[in-house]
Amino acid sequence: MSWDFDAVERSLAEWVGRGDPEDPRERARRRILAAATEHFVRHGYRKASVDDIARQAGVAKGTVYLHFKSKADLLLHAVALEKSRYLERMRPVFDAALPPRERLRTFLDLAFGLAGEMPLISRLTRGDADFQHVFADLDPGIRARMEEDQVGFARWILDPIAAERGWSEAELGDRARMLVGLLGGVSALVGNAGRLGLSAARSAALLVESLVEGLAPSRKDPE
Amino acid sequence: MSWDFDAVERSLAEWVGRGDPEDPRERARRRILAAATEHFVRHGYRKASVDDIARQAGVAKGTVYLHFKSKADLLLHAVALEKSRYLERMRPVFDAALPPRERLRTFLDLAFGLAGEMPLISRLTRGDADFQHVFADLDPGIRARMEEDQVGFARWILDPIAAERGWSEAELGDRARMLVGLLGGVSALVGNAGRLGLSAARSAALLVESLVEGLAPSRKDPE
Amino acid sequence: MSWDFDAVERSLAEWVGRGDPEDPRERARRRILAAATEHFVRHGYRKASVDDIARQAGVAKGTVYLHFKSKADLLLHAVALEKSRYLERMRPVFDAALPPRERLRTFLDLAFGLAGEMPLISRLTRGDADFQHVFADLDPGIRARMEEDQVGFARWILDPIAAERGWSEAELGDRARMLVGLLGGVSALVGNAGRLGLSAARSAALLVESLVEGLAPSRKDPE
Amino acid sequence: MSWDFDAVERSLAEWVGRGDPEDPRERARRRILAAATEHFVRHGYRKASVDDIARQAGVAKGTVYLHFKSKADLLLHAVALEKSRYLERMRPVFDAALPPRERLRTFLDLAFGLAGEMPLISRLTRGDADFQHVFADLDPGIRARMEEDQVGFARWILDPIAAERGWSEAELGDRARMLVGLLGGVSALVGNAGRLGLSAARSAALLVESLVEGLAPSRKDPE
DNA sequence: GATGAATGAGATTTCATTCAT
DNA sequence: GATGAATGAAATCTCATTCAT
Repeated sequence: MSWDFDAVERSLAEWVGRGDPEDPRERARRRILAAATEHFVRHGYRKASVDDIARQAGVAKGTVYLHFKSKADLLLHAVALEKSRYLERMRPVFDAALPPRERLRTFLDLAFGLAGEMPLISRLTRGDADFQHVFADLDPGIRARMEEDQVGFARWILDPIAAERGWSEAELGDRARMLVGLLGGVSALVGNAGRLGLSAARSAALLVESLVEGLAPSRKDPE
Repeated sequence: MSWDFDAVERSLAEWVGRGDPEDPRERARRRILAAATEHFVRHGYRKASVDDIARQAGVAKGTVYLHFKSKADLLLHAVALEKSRYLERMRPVFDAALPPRERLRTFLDLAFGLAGEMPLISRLTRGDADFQHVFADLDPGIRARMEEDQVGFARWILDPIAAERGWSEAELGDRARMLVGLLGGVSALVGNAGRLGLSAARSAALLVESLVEGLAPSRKDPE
Repeated sequence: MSWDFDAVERSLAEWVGRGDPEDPRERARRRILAAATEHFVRHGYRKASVDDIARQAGVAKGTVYLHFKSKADLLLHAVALEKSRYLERMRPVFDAALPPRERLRTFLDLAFGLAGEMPLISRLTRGDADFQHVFADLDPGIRARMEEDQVGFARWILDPIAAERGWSEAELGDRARMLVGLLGGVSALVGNAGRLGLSAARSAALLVESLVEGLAPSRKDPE
Repeated sequence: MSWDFDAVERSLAEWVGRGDPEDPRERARRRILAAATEHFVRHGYRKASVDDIARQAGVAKGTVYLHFKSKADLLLHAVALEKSRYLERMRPVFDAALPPRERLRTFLDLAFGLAGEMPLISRLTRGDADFQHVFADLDPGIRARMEEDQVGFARWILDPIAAERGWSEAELGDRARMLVGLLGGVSALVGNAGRLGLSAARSAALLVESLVEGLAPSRKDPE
C-alpha cells in the first residue's frame, strides 16, 4: 500500500474505539451511534434531538452522556465511524497491480458510488453549516486538515496521469483539489438526481463517465 | 429567446417586488434581505436568528416583521431575489447566434461560475434540510417543480448535442437530470475548493473543461 | 328626582365630553369609541388591538392616541359612554308617581333587560380581570366606589319595601348588595341563555319574575 | 343515582388522573395546577404567564411543560380538576330520599354557594372570551355540549316541580336554561357582593331564598 | 392634526445538559 | 452504571406606544 492509508486508519481508530462487540455496554454505544447517524442525516444537526436519539437507541437520555460528552461529541464519533467504513471500502484502489487509469476510475466509481452510503461525510463535505461549526468549535482547522488529507490522496491517484499528460505540479494540484471539492458535491448530485427520478448508481456512473473521458481520454487526436 | 425564460422572470418579479431604491423603506427592506442572506448562508436557517439579522440590518426586530411576515417568508424572498439575479446573468445563454457546443459551455461556465455568488440557491439545491422544510411548508411539491423547470432548461441546452451524438430520448433526459443534480454539488465544490486554496473561478473552469470534453468531445476517433 | 341621579350624570359628563356632533374631529372620536367598544366586547381587552380598532374606525393608529392617551384610556371612555346611555334609559325608574313595587319591577326589568345592550358594563360587573386591572391601575378603589353608588341606588329602590316587610337596616343593605352583585351576573345569564336558545328578553323576564315574587310577594298567607 | 352522574365522573377522571399524593412528582403537578388556577383566576388566561405560574409552584418553566404540553393544556386540566371537585360536592343532590322542593333548594344552595370555590368554572360559564377560545381550539362545540349537560341536569331537578305547577315542556325547558345561564352569573354576584362586604354564603343564600320562593312558593293564594 | 413605520419588552415553547436516585 | 425529571437559555413572534414627516 501507499499514501498514508495506515496513518489515517490509525488516527480514526482512536475515535472509533471498538470494544468487545459482545459487551452490552459496547452494544449500547453502537446503537446510540447508529441512531444518532440516522437522526443527523434525516433532520440535520440542530433538529436532531438527543431525546429522540436516546429513545431510538433504547436507552435513557442520561446514558447518551455516559458514552459521549456532548451532542457535538456524538456527531464527531458518528463521522469517524463512517469514515473508517469509507476507508475500508476504498481498499481496492490501493491494489498495486492497478494501471493508473483503472485506479482513477476505480477511485471515482467508489468515491461517487459510496456517496449515498456515507451521508454524514457527504453533509460535511457538502458544507453543512451546523456540521462545520461543530468541528470548528472542537478544533479550528480540523476540517482543513481533513481535506488536505484527501487532496494528498487524490494527488497520489492522479500523479501517474499527470506525468503521462505533461501536467505541471500546479496543474496536478489544482485538479486534485477540484476532485476533492467535487466529492462534496456528489452526494448532493445523487440526492437531487434521485428526486428527479435518476438512480444514484446511474447518476454517479454518468458523472464518472463524463469526467474520466475528459480527464484521461483514451482516444488520440488524429494526426 | 426560448424555453420559458420570460414566464420564470415574471413569476419571480412578484416576489422580488422592487420599489424605489431611494425610498428609505425600500433601502431598509434590502438591508434586511442582505443581512438575512448573509446569516442564512453563514449559519444555516435555524441558527440564523431574526434578532441578529435585524441588528445587522440596523433595524429593530419588530421592523423585520413589518417587511416579512415570518422568518420563513424572509428566506423565501431572499431566495427569490437571488434567483432573479441568477436569471439575469444567464441571459447570454439565450443568444440565438450561439452554436450548440458554445451554448453548453456558456451554460456550464455560468452555472458553475455563479455558484459562489448564489449561496442560497446553492444550499437549496444542495439539499439543505431546513431550507427544504421551509419551502415544503409553504407549498408541498414546490421544490420538485423548481427542479423540473431546471431539467427542462438543461434538456433544451443539450438537445442539439443529443441529435448530433445520437443519444436516445432517455439518454438525453438522464444527462439533463445528472447535470441539474450536479448544479447542487457545484456550490459545495466551489466552497470546498476555496478552502483548499483553489479559486472559485478556477475550480469551476476545471470542472467545465473536464465535463465538456466528455460530453461533447471536439476530437474524432481516428478511423 | 332623587338619589343622586344628577351628580352621577354630571360626573359622567366629564368623561363623555361631547363636542359638536358635526365636527369631523368629534365624529372621528365617536367612531373610534364605537370601534373600541365592539372590539373590547368581541375579543376582550388584551386581544383587542389598537391597530384593528383604528382600522375599523377608519383612522390611523396614531390618531387614536391623539384622542385617547392610552389603550386603557380608550376603555375608560368607552365604559363612561355606555354608562351615560344606561343612566338615560333608567330615567323611568325615577318617575315620582311609581308605587314602590312597580318601581322595583321597572328597575329590574331595565337592569336585566339592558344587560345585552351594555356589554362593557356587563363585562366589568361580571368581574373581567383585564377590565378590572385597567380601572385599578388608573385609580385603586374606583370600582368599589362605582359599586357603592349602585348599592345606594338599589337601596333607595328597596327602601319602601323594607319598611312594608319589616326588614332591618342590615337586611335591607344585604339585599341591596345582593341585587347589585346580581347585575353583574345577568349579562352572563343573558349570554349563556342565548347560546342555549333562550332569548335575552325571555331569560331576563323569567329571572325578574322569579325574583320579584320572592322579594315582594303580592299574596298573603291564608290565616 | 340518576341523570348521568357516573358518566360525567368517569370522563373527568381521565383528565384529573390522580397519582400517588406522596409522589413528589405528583405533588409538583398539583402545585403547578394550584398555581395555574390562582393565576388564571387572578389575571385571566392571557395575562397569567407560564413563568409566573412556574415560579409560584416552585419549579422551573420547563418543568411545567413536562407535566402539561401547553398553556392551554394547563387550563384544561385545571378546569377538569375543579369540575371533579364540584361534582363531588354535588352528591347530596342525588339523595333519593329528597323531596323535589328540597332537592331544588339543595341544588341551588350548592350551585350558588360553591361558585366562589369554583373560580375557573365560574369564569368559563361567565363567558370569558379567552377561556372559550382555549376550549374551542381544542374541540369546537365542546362548550355547547358542556352546557347541554348542565341543562339536562337542571331539567331533571325541576321536572317534579314542573309537574306539580303545571308547566308545559317548553316552560320547563326555558326555566332550566335560565337557571344554567344564571349559574354563570352567580360567581360574578358572589365576587361583587364580596367586594361590597357581603359574604359569599350570605349572598348566595339570599339569592336562593328569593328564587326558590318564586319558583316554588309554599304559600297558597287565599280563595 | 394626522399618519403609519419603527421600536423593544414580553409572551410561549424547545431542548442540551445536569444530577439525585 | 443507568435513569429521566428538572433546569433555564434562547428562539420566534406580537403589539402598545412613540415620533419624524
